Amino acid sequence: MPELPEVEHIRRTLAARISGLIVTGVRVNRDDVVQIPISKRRRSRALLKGGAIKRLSRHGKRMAIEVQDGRALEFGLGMTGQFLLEDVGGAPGGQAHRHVIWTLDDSDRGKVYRLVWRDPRRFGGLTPFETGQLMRQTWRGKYGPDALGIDPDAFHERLSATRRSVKTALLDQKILAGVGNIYADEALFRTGVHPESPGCSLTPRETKHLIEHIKEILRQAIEVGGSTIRDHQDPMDQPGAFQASHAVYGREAADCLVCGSTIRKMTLNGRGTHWCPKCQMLA
DNA sequence: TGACACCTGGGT
DNA sequence: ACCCAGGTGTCA
Repeated sequence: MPELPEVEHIRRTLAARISGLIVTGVRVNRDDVVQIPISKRRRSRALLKGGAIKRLSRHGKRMAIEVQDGRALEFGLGMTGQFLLEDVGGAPGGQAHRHVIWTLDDSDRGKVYRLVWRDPRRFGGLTPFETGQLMRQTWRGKYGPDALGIDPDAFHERLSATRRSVKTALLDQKILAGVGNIYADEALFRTGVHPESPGCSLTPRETKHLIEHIKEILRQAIEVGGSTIRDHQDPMDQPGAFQASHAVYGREAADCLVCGSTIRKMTLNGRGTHWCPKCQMLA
């Protein structure tokens, strides 16, 4: 499901509603979604029970919930991971694959919520950390700079160090964190760069344009709740709207909105890749 | 560095 | 009965 815009929208949506609430209960329906081995006795504590929700953070496509005493829970959403926020007493969602359910108390308003972690395909999962600091350290070690924060010079340096195709490089989270299959195709279209161009073939000027377009498109997508192709729904059950603005992703055989050529699709490194043969001739 | 595996579900 | 999917860890 989710690339940076979807994760960031989910983060914001949740943060606005659960910051300050107290985690009064945790129910685990499938323990293999917890990605490190942990005894049943310690599990509730590792899953934030008793904590007051202090902060929701994100790096690339990963997000985390941190509580007041420092404990943190880090999530990779995989392809189908999602959060749902429900009123206790409201209709409990009837769907399957509700792997973890937290009970959140809003004592000020006398309300109680359920926060649900769903993930039908289970490509995602959650990892407990003793402290948010340790988690951030891990993030820095495992992933490159966040796509919204990287500066153009650093981006050029990282991209020019690889002979792999520029699209493959964009999907490599060690080079840049947050871009996935949709936004890689869309950003390359806006920049006019062919997805198979070697990363090292782009000039500094081209990489500058590319990173500017990446940031622009990510921001635009965040504004409208991301792209919903099939699974993405935010914690309030709302789909995103950015799919309506896709120029190439999912538009194979349709006319290019800029030049009228037929949009093409191929497989690159196992990923569906969409591009305009006339607009994307750079490098 | 690419091929394959991990899963479930929807579309043809 | 296929093939495909917003991701990513492991293997030759």
